[in-house]
Amino acid sequence: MTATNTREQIIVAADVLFYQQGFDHTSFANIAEAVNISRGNFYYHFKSKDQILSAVISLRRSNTHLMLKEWELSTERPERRLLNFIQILQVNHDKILRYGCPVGTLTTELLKLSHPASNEAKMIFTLFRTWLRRQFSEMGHKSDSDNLAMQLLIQSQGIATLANAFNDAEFLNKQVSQLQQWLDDLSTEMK
Amino acid sequence: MTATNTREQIIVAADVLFYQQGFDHTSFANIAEAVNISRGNFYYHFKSKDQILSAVISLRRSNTHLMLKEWELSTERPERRLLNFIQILQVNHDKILRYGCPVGTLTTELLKLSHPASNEAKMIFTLFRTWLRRQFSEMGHKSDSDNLAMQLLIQSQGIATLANAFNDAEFLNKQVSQLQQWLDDLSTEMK
DNA sequence: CTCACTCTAGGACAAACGACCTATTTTTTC
DNA sequence: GAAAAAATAGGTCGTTTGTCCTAGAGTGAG
Repeated sequence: MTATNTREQIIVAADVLFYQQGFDHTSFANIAEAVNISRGNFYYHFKSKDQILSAVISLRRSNTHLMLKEWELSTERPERRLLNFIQILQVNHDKILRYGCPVGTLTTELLKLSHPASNEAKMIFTLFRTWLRRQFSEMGHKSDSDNLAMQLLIQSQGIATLANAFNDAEFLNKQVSQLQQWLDDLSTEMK
Repeated sequence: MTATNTREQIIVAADVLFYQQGFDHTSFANIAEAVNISRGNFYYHFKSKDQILSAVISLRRSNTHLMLKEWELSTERPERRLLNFIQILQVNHDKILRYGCPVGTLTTELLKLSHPASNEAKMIFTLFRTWLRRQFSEMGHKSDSDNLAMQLLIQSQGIATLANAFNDAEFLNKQVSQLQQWLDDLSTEMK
């Protein structure tokens, strides 16, 4: 097991734990236990907890970037691409019910902690926002593209928060359907 | 300064700090400093941190209950009552930009902490849900009343989360207007 | 084999945490 | 005004936190 591997293992484990338990409530001991290394070994790879957070956010940003890129290449039709976004809620169904949206919950927590990294976390939202906006633009929307992008973000955030709070699987499924319908109506309007 | 007063001061201070910094990140020292009493004095009024949390949630629940009751008495027209709900986002404009929605952020945090009180916190959502549902029912909606109530909750949660993340006052105002418009359209449809 | 470098283990540290305890002051009650 | 009760202050305990340090195991090059 090489060093790079251990470092990546730490980041991945921290990523999961930050999502499940929150950043502040996750200790070095928690992550060390998950990766099965000694606590002291940490400070060879990361000098501080904030550095791990930075690495986790970087990982999420690049993963998001990659995902959006793949969606971009998957089809020529922007309506189909947007469908991928909505279906995140379905693909990550169980996780969202238990832990909410990873982007929203982390950003909210870091803002409450007045943590400097909140800006980095926010960038994941921006990543989605600009991508969504571009899809709507390609669909023929002009000045209201950004508004539509934000509408989609609002919906997904609200749905994730409430599905999490009420722990209601049926609600989540129903709302995803309604979102898809909304997108469908929007597509036919533009034709 | 009587005992009851101090106890209430503690709850109110904890209420604010839990909202601004989060429950887990707020320590006894923080609250004691805010109320200007000794740390030890705490354990005369509250035996544990969870008890303070319980008291804070109880306070929020009764405050919410009172607010909804007042709205109920303020006017005979349910559309006007619903407007009050939307305008929470405007009345608490600055707070929402800085700290998000107090109901959503606390519930989300407690769920991540696997804290038993998450169910109590969730009840505030339920309070709003049933109240909203009743208003829509009085407007003439039937089986879709609950769905409309949830739509409104979804919107307000999503808007609060994103306004907080992007710290965008203009966005918040714009979304409130759009929500009001949505409600307006809904009202005229029913006539 | 040896030296240098990478990686790991585990202990030590001060600070902060929730929790508890006791002594003292303040307030109430009769 | 004395006795009882309520309220407050401040210290202490064990634990956990993030951080740091040092010793040593593993590994590869010359």
